[in-house]
Amino acid sequence: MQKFLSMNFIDEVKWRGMLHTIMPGTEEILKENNIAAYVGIDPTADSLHIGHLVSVMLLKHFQRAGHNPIALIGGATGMIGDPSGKSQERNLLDLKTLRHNQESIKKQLSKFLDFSENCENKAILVNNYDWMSRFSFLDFIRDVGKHISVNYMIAKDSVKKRMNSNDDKDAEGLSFTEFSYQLVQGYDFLHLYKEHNCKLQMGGSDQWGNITTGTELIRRMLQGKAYALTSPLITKADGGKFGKTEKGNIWLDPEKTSPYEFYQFWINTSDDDAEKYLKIFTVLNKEDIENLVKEHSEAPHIRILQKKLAERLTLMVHGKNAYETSIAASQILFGKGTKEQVQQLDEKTFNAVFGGVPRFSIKKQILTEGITIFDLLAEETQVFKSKGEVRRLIKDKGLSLNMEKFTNPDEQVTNEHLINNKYLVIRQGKKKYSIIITE
RNA sequence: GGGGGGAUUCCGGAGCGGUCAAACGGGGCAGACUGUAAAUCUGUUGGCAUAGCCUUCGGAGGUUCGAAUCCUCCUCCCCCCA
Repeated sequence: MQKFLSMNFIDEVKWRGMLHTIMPGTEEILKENNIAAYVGIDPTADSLHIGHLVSVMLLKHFQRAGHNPIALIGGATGMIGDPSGKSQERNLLDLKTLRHNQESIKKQLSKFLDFSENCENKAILVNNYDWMSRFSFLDFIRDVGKHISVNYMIAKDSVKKRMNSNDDKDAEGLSFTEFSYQLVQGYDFLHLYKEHNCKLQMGGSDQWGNITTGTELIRRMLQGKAYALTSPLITKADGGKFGKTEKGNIWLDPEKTSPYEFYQFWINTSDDDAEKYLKIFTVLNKEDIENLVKEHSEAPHIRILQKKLAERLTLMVHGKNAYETSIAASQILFGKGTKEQVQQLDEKTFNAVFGGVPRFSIKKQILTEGITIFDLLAEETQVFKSKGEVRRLIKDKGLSLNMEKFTNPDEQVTNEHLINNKYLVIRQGKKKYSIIITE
């Protein structure tokens, strides 16, 4: 891959706000040569979520700068569980799940990184299970454990926190397994240093302790010099957790998070965060982003930053079709969505637009006879928990049936209301939709 | 081992025999305003129903015409002194 970046990697991540801590000498060695660097990814699920994207983007910029990116699937470490930032011991993964997750994750990574053979500095994917599983316990504690003192290991913040559990009732102590985590991760670094001449490990700032265990191991065992670079943990301006909605994580897998929801997540970014995210999650250059920011400040209601952000991410992760469908869905759901517009949708588009919306089915017979809105939404279906809730919503003018406000509690719902003789579109407030399908 | 305090509706927290479905704050939901933002304002926030009824105040009993409120036992939390 040719160099895409006008500036070097460090300057690039600096202006993008992706640099938290960096080990002295890192900048120099990156300038001298193209080197290899890796980030670790826990294969705890068969999909990445957007919380992983910072690390992935680090690798992407790294590759664009002409260096060699390595993505490490933490098959072995995933079986242990990183104590950093966790107050509880983690569930362990079995081997079959692990391989499945690895495959799925690689597919997703290839949307960001160039793994192709003809790429000069192609990305590679490794799984630390492949070398750790062959390591016998005895060999490990003799050849690796020998070089690092417990004193060194317990000085790490992540370990310290868990050891002081007596003044924190939530903490549950630290098992030996978890305690060993940093050593295993440290050995990964050593392994990659030997096998792939990997001189740099990157990750979130919570990984600093684990990464430096690796550089320390390399120094002691191989008299080698390896480097570390971390990026700040992503925050939201309102203090909330990044990447989560009330429904949970935002996944890259369209089965887990529909492209529409994915698109909407980025569209809903606050002004305060949009510029920051644009820098971190897209490869737009400095000039482009500055122009966008300027445009945005002149006409903030257009929300050009959010639109660009959503566009770039959705295109990259889900492709053109999904992106366009997401826009179409957004226009119907938030724009001047009318009954007529919805009526015109063919079944396929309808399903795409309302793809992530909860569905309920009822017998058509019920509508033929007519039913009150209360029985329909709280009795025959569980769109709402209780009839009182429906009553309240109607009173507050917050309920729409087929894109039209439903204001008369006495009105019966019948076949007449069905769109395309098949379904009803229920909307609560502005954003929350449900679909009732007759059968 | 001794002494004391507490458990209330999603959370925090009032209520201390009837006027309690339970103050107030937070959160949630909706409306107005807007940019699918933020802030603000308004309404609403146990269930069923037009008045009214039913189920809720850690659990089980009891006193009373009437109990979240009083008594007994149980469970769980917290504090102080050893």
